[in-house]
Amino acid sequence: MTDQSVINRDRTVAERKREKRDPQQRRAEILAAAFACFAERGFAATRMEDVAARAGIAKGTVYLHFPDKERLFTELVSGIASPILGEIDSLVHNEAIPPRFAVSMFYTLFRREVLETERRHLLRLILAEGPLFPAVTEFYHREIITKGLTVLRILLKRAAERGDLRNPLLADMPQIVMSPALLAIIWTTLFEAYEHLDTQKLFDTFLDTLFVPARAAPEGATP
Amino acid sequence: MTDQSVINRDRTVAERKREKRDPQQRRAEILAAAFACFAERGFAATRMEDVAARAGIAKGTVYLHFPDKERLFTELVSGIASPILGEIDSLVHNEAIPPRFAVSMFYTLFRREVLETERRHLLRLILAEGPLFPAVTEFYHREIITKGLTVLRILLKRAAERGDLRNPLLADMPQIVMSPALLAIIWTTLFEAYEHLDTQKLFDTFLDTLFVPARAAPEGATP
Amino acid sequence: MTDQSVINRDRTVAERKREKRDPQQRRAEILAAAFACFAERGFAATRMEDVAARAGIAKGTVYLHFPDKERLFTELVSGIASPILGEIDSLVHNEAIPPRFAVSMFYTLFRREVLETERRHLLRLILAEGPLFPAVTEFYHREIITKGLTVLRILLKRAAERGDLRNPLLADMPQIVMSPALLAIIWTTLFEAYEHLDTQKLFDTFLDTLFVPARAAPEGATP
Amino acid sequence: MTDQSVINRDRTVAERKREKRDPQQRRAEILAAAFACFAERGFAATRMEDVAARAGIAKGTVYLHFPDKERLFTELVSGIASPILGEIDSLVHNEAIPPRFAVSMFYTLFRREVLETERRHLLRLILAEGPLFPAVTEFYHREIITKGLTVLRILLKRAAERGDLRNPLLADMPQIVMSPALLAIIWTTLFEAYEHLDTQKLFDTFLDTLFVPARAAPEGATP
DNA sequence: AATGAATGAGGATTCATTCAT
DNA sequence: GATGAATGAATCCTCATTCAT
Repeated sequence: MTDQSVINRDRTVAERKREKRDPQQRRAEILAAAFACFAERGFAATRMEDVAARAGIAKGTVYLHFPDKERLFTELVSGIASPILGEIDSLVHNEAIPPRFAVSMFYTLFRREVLETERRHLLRLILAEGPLFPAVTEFYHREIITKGLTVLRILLKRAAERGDLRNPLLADMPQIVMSPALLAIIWTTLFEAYEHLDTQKLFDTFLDTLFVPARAAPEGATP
Repeated sequence: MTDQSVINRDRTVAERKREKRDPQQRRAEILAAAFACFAERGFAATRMEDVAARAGIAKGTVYLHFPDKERLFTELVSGIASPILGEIDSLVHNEAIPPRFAVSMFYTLFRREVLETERRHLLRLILAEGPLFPAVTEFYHREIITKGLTVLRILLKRAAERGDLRNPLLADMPQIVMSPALLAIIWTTLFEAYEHLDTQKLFDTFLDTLFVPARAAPEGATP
Repeated sequence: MTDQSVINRDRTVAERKREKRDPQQRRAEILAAAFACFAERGFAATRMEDVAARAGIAKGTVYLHFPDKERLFTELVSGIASPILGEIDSLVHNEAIPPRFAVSMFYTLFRREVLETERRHLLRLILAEGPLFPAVTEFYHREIITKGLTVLRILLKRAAERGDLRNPLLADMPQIVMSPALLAIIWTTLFEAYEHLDTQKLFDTFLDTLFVPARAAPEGATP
Repeated sequence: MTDQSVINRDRTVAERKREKRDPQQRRAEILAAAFACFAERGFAATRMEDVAARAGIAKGTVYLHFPDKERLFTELVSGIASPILGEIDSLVHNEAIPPRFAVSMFYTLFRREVLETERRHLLRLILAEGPLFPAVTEFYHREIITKGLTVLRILLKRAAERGDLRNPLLADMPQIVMSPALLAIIWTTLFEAYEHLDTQKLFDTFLDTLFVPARAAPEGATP
C-alpha cells in the first residue's frame, strides 16, 4: 500500500482523474484492490465502491473489467493461486532432491509465498465463501488440492522406500503434510494478534516428526 | 374503517397460535436456527427472516430475545463451544490414562462431537467472520485455544517423559496435535463433496506419526 | 387526487406513518398510484419511489405487494381492462336492441368509462411499452381485441341483414367500428391541449357514416 | 510508461479506421440508427451506445452531432415526418382529381410510405414519449395534423358538394378519414404477430363506406 | 474528427429493524 | 409476548456524458 502511494505521490488526486491505463494493468489493480477488500471483510461486506476506492478509480470503472461482483470474486480467487503451483511441481520432478529437503522447501515456499503475503487470507476467503461459490471450491479442489496431493504422494512414497519416514503409512495420507500449513494459516490469520506462533519452529518440529533424524554420519563416513 | 378493525380483531384472535414458550427454550430454538443459517450461508448472507422462519416464529420475535443480528451471532458462537471443553479437560487430569490414549480419545471426541455434527461449521464461521467480530476471535483464543493448548502441553510433556513421542520436541508445539483436526474440518466442509477423506484413518495415521508404536508387549508384562 | 386528500385530511402525515391496511386495499392503492405514474411518464421514466410516494407509502412497501417493477406493470395493465368488457358483452346478447343503438351504446360506454377516465392512457401505455412486454400485448389481443371483434362481428352481421349498414361489407371488417375510438384516445391524449375534439360529435358523425339514417317513420307506424 | 505510450501510439495509428465522412451523411446515419433503436425499444430503453453501435461509430461520436439524447430524439421525430407531407398536399391542389380518388391515393400513399416502412413506428414513438416531450407533440400537431386536416377538409367539402359522400357531415369531421390509418398503424405495430390485418381491404371497405358507390353509368344513364 | 475508457448520478432492490395490533 | 406490515438506509449496477488521446 505504501509503495503504491509512493508511485502516485507526484500527482495530485485531481490530476489522476480520468487516467487511462493499460487494460491489463488496470485489471490487475482492481484485482489487487478487490483481494485486499475481500480478504479484510469477506465477500458480502465488501462494497464495490470500496474496491473502486482502493483501486483509486470510480465505481463504474470496475464494471468495465468485471461484469459483476460475483465474477470479480471468482476470477480473483481462481487467478490468485496458480503461480505457486508451478514452483512446487518442480520440487518433485528432480529426483536428486532428497524428499525431506523437498518437503522442507515446500514449507519454506509456503511461508514465503503464502503466510508472509496477503495470500494467507485466501484460505479464509475460500472457506468462508465456498458454500456460496461452489465453482470456486471445485476449482480449488481440482487445481490445487488434487495436484498438490499427487505431488506429495509421489514424494512420500519415495521417502518411504528410502526409509526416511518414521511412519511409512504417511505415504497414504499426504494430507497430513499439509496440516501444519493449514494450522499456520489459521493461526496467523486469527490468533496472531493475541499470541505469536513461531511458524519456522512449527514446520521444523513437524519435519522432525515426520522424518527419521538425518543420520549423523552417512554410511561408513568416519571411524 | 371501524368495521375493518372489528373484522381483523376477530380474525386475529382466531389466528393466534402464537404459542408462548419458556423463554429459555425459545431462545435455544432461535440459537439453533441461527446456527444452521449462519453455518450454511455466513453472517452477511443470512437474513433475520431466515432465522425466524427456521425457528418457526415471526421476524419480530427474534428481536425479543436478541437486540440485533450482531449480538445474535456473537452470543451464538460464544455459547456453542463451551460444552466440548469440559470433556476434554477430564481426559488429562486422570494420570492413569496413557497420553497416546488420551490424544486418541480427543480425536474420537472431536470426530463425534464436531466433525459429525453441525458444529463442524463453527470453525468456518469463526474463520470467515472473525475479522468482523474480533471479540469472537478473542473469546475463542482465550477460552478454547489457550485452554486446549495448556492441556495438550501437559499431556505431551508427560508423553515425552515416558518416551512415547517420536519427536520429544512436539511437547513444545502442541498446536501440531490440533492440525489434523483443522484439516479434517476444512476438508469435510469444503471438499468432501468432491473427494472423500477417511478421517478415522487420518487420525490413526497421525497418531502413529506422533507416537512411537505401542510396544507389542511391555517388557515382562504377562507371565 | 383531491378526493383522496380529503379522505386523509383529518390525519397528519406523521400520523399516517406505519398505517396498516387491508392488503387488498393497499394493493389497489399501489396499482392506482402506479397507473397514474406509468400513464404520465411511461414505464422506464417512472421510479418505484414515485409510485410509492403517490400511494403515500414507503419504497419498500411496494415490494411487499409486487415482486418487481415489471410485474407491477404487467399486473396493472392486465387487471385494468377486464371490467369494461362485461358491459359490452351484454349489449349484443340482447337481440331486441337494434344494432345501431348497440354500437351507439358502445361508444357512449367507451366515452364514459375510458375517454373520460384515466383509463384513456391505457392504450398509450400498451402501445408504448408493448414491444418490451409482449405478454401484455398478447394478453390484450387475446382478451380484449379478439372478444371485442367477435361481438362486433355478430352485431354488424345482424345490422347488414337488416339493411342498416351503408356498406354491408363492414360486417367483415369490424375493426372499423373501433377506429374512431382509437382516434379519440390518441387525440385526447396527445392533442387535446392544442385543439379540442368534440368526441360526442365524432362518434355521432361516425355512426351516421356507418349506418343508414334512421327511418323517420317506420312504415305504417302511425295511423 | 514511456515505452507503453509508444506502443500505444503505434497501435492506435494502425487501428484508426476512423473514417471521416461528410457531416451531413454521418448525421443522417446517426438519425437512421437512432430511429431504428427508438422505434424498437422506446426512448428510455435505448442506450446511446446502441445508437452508436447501430450507426457503426463510437459512442462519443454521436455527441459530435447531437448535444444530448433528448435532442437526438426530438430532432429525429421532427425531421422524419416532413417528406410525406409534400406529396399529400399535391393531391388536393389538383382539382381535376376526384375526391374519392384523392382519398384513395392518400391511403395508398400511407400504406406505402408509412405502414410498410419503419415509419409505422413513429406514431408509437410520439404517443409513447409525447408527454415527456411536449415540444414534439406540439410540432406534430402544428405541422402534420393541422395541415393534414386542412387538406382533408377541403377535399371533403368538395366531395360533399359533388354529392360523393354518403354522409355529408363528414366534411366537418375530417379526423374520421384518418381513423382507419391510425387503426392500421396500431394493429400492425401491436397485433400483427397474433392476427393479420388486411389493410388494403380495410381502406377499401372504408372508402366504400365513406363514398357513395361509383355511379355505374354517370348522367342520364337510366331510362 | 473520432474514439472509448472513465466518471458518477440515478434508480431498482434488499433487508435489518420498528411498532401498531 | 407475538406478529408481520411498514420503513428507509444501504448497495448493486446502468448508462448519459466527458475528455485525454
